[in-house]
Amino acid sequence: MESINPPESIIEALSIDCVIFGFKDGRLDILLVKHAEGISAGKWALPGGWITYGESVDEAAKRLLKSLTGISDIYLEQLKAFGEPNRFPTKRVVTLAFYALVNEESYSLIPGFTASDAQWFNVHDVPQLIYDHNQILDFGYKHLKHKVRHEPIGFNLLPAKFTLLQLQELYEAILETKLDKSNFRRKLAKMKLLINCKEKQKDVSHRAAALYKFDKRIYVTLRKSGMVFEL
Amino acid sequence: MESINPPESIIEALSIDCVIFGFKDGRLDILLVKHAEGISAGKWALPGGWITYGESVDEAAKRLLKSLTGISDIYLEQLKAFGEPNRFPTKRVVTLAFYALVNEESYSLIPGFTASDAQWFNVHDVPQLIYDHNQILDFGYKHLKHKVRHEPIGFNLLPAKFTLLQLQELYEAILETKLDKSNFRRKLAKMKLLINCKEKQKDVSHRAAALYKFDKRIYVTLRKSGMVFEL
DNA sequence: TTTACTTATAGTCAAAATGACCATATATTA
DNA sequence: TAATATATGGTCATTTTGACTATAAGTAAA
Repeated sequence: MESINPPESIIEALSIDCVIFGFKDGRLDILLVKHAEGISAGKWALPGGWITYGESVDEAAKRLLKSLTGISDIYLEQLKAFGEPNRFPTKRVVTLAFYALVNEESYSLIPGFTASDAQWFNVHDVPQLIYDHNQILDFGYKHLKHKVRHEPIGFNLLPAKFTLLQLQELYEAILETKLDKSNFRRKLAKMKLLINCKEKQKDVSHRAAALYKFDKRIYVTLRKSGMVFEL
Repeated sequence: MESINPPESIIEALSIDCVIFGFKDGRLDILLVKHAEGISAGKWALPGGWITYGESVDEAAKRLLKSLTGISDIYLEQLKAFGEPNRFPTKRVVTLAFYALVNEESYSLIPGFTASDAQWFNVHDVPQLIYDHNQILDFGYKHLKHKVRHEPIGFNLLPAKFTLLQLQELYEAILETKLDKSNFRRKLAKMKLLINCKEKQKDVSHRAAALYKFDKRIYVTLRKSGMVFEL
């Protein structure tokens, strides 16, 4: 979120905006905040803010995310800079877009002090946002769709322990497609990326599925020996 | 290249640096410029400069590339922002790294007025660069290695018409690996991405190979019908 | 003018991976 | 006990891959 009068200590004209994806009940969501002040008060926007003088770009993104939504310690990556001359109304502002993947259920949203609200929206049902934020969001979603097929980042959207069906539904939601259950399992099994937790799902009204976890260290090891993640 | 005293009209503290890859004689190269003025005079750097107030980030990258090296109309894409607080000596500067792919033989390098020299270097034999430019270069090379396998961008490094062996050597240079000639051809043939120009290579001291060209429109069409580039 | 050398291009074949299925198991709820 | 929902495992024809082999078409050297 970009307030109108940035404090003294920041690099003017350079902001950060975060496209934060969450996943719940088979739906891919996006986190938005409602501005509490300034000319865009009352409008929805991507969470964001200004980079201060003494912090790195990535540190700034982490700090802003934490202060605006209460979310910390998540998968966060730079997306790209958006810098059309007139994208911001009162002056020239270039924004660095980040994108983040979080397990929606692990966090209760805490709107920061310049935001009156923070809320998850279905990625296919997003309101009009301020400035070029809809464009940034679209770019982020396209990026996710592509990247999720070539790198094992999807796991960041799930709880630490998940079932194979949850994983499949995640991919189906992101890629907007249907996958064959049996073939999906076979492929994942062959990759040897998942650890069987030797635990069963609980409180479900059907046969309980085995829980798996993704260990990044395994992936790093497999990568070094030539493994390529493709789905 | 970042001169020390930026002109009035720019967004201070936001620069652009370009990682420009070229390909020639089976070698992957990188374009560097030698600074002519300022405290980094005489040192090699990535071509770059300042974003001015009225232009978009991508326009700025194009303009800088043209003015520093004479290169225009090429594959150019944003890489990421580098923004460690102390990466630049005299003040806080965040730089937007771009990366570009050009056919080395199509351009004669024209050093811009703040550069005393512009020169191609083998990507594995790069001198020490100013600031964090070596780090930016490494990031760019890793990015290229990954992206070239999942999107047909490699063609930008070749002339418009090329042989299958040239294409294979390009991939071998980027990925630092050997590929089986026959299997490589079979794979490319199956993708239907290449148009046979019905022409033969000239001035070679062996059997001349057929020339092919890559037509981006074909790729766009195939993509829409579900084709995925994987190599 | 024959032979060596270089690269082009085509083909073989077993192994592995894929896509479209089918079958059975294990749990809950009516 | 039956209906149901999901889990899990398996079949099989087809496609793709990886590792090779074979032949063709040129140039250059003997």
